[in-house]
Amino acid sequence: MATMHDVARLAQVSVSTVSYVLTGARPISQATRAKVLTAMAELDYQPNAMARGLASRRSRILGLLLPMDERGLGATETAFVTGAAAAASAVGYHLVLSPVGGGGDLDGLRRLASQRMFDGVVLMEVQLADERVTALQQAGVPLVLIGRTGDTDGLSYVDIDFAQTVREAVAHLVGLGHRQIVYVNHSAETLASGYGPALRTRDAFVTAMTGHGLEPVMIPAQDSAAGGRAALAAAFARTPDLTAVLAMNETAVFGILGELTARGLAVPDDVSVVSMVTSPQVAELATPALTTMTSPGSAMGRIAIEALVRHLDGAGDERHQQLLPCALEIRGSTAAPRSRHTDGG
Amino acid sequence: MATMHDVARLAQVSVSTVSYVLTGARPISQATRAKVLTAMAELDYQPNAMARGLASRRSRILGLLLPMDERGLGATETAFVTGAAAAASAVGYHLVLSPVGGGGDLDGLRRLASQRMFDGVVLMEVQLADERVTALQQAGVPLVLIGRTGDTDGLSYVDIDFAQTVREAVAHLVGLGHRQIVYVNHSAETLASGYGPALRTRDAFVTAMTGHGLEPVMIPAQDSAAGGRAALAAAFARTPDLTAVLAMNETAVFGILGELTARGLAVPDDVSVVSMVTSPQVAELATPALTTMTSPGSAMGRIAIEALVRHLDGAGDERHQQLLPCALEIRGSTAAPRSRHTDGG
DNA sequence: ATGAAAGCGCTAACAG
DNA sequence: CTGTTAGCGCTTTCAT
Repeated sequence: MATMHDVARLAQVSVSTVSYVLTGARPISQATRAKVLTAMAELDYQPNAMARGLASRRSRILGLLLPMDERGLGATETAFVTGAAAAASAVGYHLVLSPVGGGGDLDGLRRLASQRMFDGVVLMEVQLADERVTALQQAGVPLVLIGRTGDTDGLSYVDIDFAQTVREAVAHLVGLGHRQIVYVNHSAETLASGYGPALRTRDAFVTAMTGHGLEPVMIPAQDSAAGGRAALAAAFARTPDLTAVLAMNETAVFGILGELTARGLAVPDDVSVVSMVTSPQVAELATPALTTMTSPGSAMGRIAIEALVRHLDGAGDERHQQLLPCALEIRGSTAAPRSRHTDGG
Repeated sequence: MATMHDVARLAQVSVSTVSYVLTGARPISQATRAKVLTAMAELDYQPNAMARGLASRRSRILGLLLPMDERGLGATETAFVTGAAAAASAVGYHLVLSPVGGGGDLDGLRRLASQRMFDGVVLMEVQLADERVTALQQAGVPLVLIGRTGDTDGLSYVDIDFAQTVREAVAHLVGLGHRQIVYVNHSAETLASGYGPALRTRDAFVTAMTGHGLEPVMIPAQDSAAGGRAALAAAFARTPDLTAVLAMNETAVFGILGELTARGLAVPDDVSVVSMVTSPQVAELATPALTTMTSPGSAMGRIAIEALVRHLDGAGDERHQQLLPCALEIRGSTAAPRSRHTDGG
């Protein structure tokens, strides 16, 4: 493995000159640059990442901190991760996937942050009140959130615009003529834990429905097909004449569809279904394909990384706060309601 | 940020002593060890990862090289990734997610390998003839594959035992009384590109069916719901009296189910469906839930990382070659066939 | 059982 | 525009 010294010797220049043609941190004449480049090619030289990191105090490694529990990642989160990895790679950074225990080891996080392995960090699955954020801030690590805390003062983040997403979804259903719309959220425990998407969409749903003069009926659901089934049963118990379901639960929505079929109700003729923050791939798995508010996918991860890198390379003090909308994509699961009363259903 | 010097000074010992209590590479008396530990705690000392990496020539970073194309990762691959990340973290390594262009930039790979950023590398989505493998080997990077090449001589890998998986799936269907079983594989292009899982399951299917004295009918399908629909149509054109589908395509299988429903055929009463190498989460999305050959999930990634680390820490020359079975999990999509002829169907 | 010191390979002042 | 040199913070001989 050739070192910078070898290159310098072969090119008959000093090591610093070699370093400077590499970093471009000061002007080099065409002639010397050419000599150096030739020598590099000759020796098949690659700079040593660790040495560079130590000397420059920049590892060019970014951390992607994500809680990895039993369930693994959904399609939406996976898209964030792959988007981030691709973006990091594109700007010459490496991306370390760092599984951090959901709530537990803040100490581990602090330790991580102090090792100076990461130039900066993207934190996923942020809670409304998230100790990890303050821990990271105190450690002085440049930070961008995917999602956001309750108080975003001084923080950089990218998140989904849940308010607008819910508003559009409700508008779509109301526009079709639906009046009895039930909102199926994540579980009660998830809500209690302060999970932002669940709480923000809940509030947005109340606002949207009230704005249309309709009653906001909401049902929690476990993140499973069975949870979706149970939630739909509960929904019918509460609102027997419901004609539309708005699901904020990518997994439960399949149980909802199954239960609907089991009850002899057709989608979308008897009941319309909109799945929020859902990837097209998942939407296509259902029959009929789901009308969704499509999640921003890899763009989310990409934007987070780009903001972080801008923060690292740039002057420094700008904050990046951005909400991304989910786009309404109408597929086969929504239609105008038909009154089941007249059919005797 | 405290350095090792600070700790040494506070503990009134030399830097090397501090280093040795950290690495445990030579015996230290209880007394000095205690002094050092106290000083470390006092200063909240964390070793600098880059400095350590440079001096020891071990970065404690592993690379996970995976092609990231448009579609992103499926549930099965995502499980590999999360399993690998968790395992690496558990043994004190970091895991860098490195998107490498499917076939393209071998040079980029070589460059990566020469930067000495990775102590070792796990390569995913290996093709039967994969230039990346030889490139990495030439670069002298310790390597473990997830999947395997055609010639596995001298290579370490973890892969799915496709032969046994197919054998069991076919045995399950035949045991239920099925005789007309159609195998839906990946697309013809994927097969042509030398994608191991597709090729190995194809061969295994022929062997298994022939062994039962049955004719192996095989249909390719694009990786999409639409692809599954088209494949099923083709299957019925070729084998009108088919009673079971064996799907090696996690995405297409949902299109198969949709098309079956569209044709008025019930699952599993009219047609049984087995989905191969599929995660339970995905299986539960279907109605009825799919009988699957369940993919090893995170175990795959974990085993690959553990083998790699053993190779790095240990003496060195052992090769790790392991095939993991997929377990038959019977859910609602398989049952004994009923003759549709008698129903006029 | 401990210390001193020579690097690891590079960056970035400082000096022309 | 180029060279010299002092570190970056740690590991690891070589001494004792």
